[in-house]
Amino acid sequence: MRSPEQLVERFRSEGLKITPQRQLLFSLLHENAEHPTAEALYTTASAQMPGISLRTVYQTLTDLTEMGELGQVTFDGGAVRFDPNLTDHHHAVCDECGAIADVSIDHLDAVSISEPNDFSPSSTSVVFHGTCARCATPTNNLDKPTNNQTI
Amino acid sequence: MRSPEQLVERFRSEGLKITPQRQLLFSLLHENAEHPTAEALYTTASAQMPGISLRTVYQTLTDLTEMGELGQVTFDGGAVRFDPNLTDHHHAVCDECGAIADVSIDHLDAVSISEPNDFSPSSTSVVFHGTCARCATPTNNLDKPTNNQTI
DNA sequence: TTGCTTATTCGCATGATTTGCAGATTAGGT
DNA sequence: ACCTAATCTGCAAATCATGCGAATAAGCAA
Repeated sequence: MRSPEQLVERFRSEGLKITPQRQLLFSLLHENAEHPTAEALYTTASAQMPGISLRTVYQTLTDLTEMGELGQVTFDGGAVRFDPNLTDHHHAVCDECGAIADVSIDHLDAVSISEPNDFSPSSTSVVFHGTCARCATPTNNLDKPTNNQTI
Repeated sequence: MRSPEQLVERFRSEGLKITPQRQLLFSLLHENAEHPTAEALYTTASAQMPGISLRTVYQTLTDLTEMGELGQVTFDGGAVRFDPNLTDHHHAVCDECGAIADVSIDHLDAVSISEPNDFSPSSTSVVFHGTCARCATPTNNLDKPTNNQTI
């Protein structure tokens, strides 16, 4: 996703309005690597802007997604999560705490479908499940976020 | 998933009852490669057993999943799909018709996470998006199943 | 076969997530 | 300051899934 400033430019140039709600969401999403759900963003946004509507959060997220500024991912049937990282990457889900990390992977091009041989893939996505560094470390598990995010 | 006969054995040995509803679902799921949703199974089951409850379908699917006889997969936030194929495999989703094919892949072991280097994956799942053979072939597109399955 | 016990089925209510709709509000230009 | 279209908001509703209690039926024993 572009920077809030660039998004303001884009919205303006497309005749869309720059509202406080949109600006807040731009900033909350910018370089956000937490893969938040709409609800999570709503909670965060509400802290800074009491009264903002969940509907508006959904609306803005949908708009940004349709503009190609935001990606959507879901894991194991949970709620949709939003991903401002538009670079080519994949995801690692921690089964302990539910955290989702962006990962880049090597040698994906080596992977091929052996069976059947008649499917033409246009994209490949990889999801790792396992344990994140924080949960794997026996120390500093005090402030560890518990499995709130539904994995 | 095991054969209906083997499932009957297992259920019996665990003190569970063999109901007509369960037997029907066993047979509908056996070697079913369509990755049906609960609703889809309910529709099929209803044709053969009018009056069967959607609740029972969900219940049985959940039971089989908890027994490890059935896998669950979801794609792009759609409904949960059930997969009786318990072998190591991955999935290819046709963006045209929504069909989901089981695929086996080569050289998955070559894939590694380059960044970050502190995540310990215990499992890896790959999803291909693209066009299935049927949709790629310009002929015989007459009886092609349209994109009913929400992809 | 009959009856008993307990698992199962069923229908409905409820929860979670997301979208549709319509009226109130506001951004941005005149 | 005013106008108008875009936006926001609250609520209803759609979809998917699960909880719950009453009715039903499977499996066993006599």
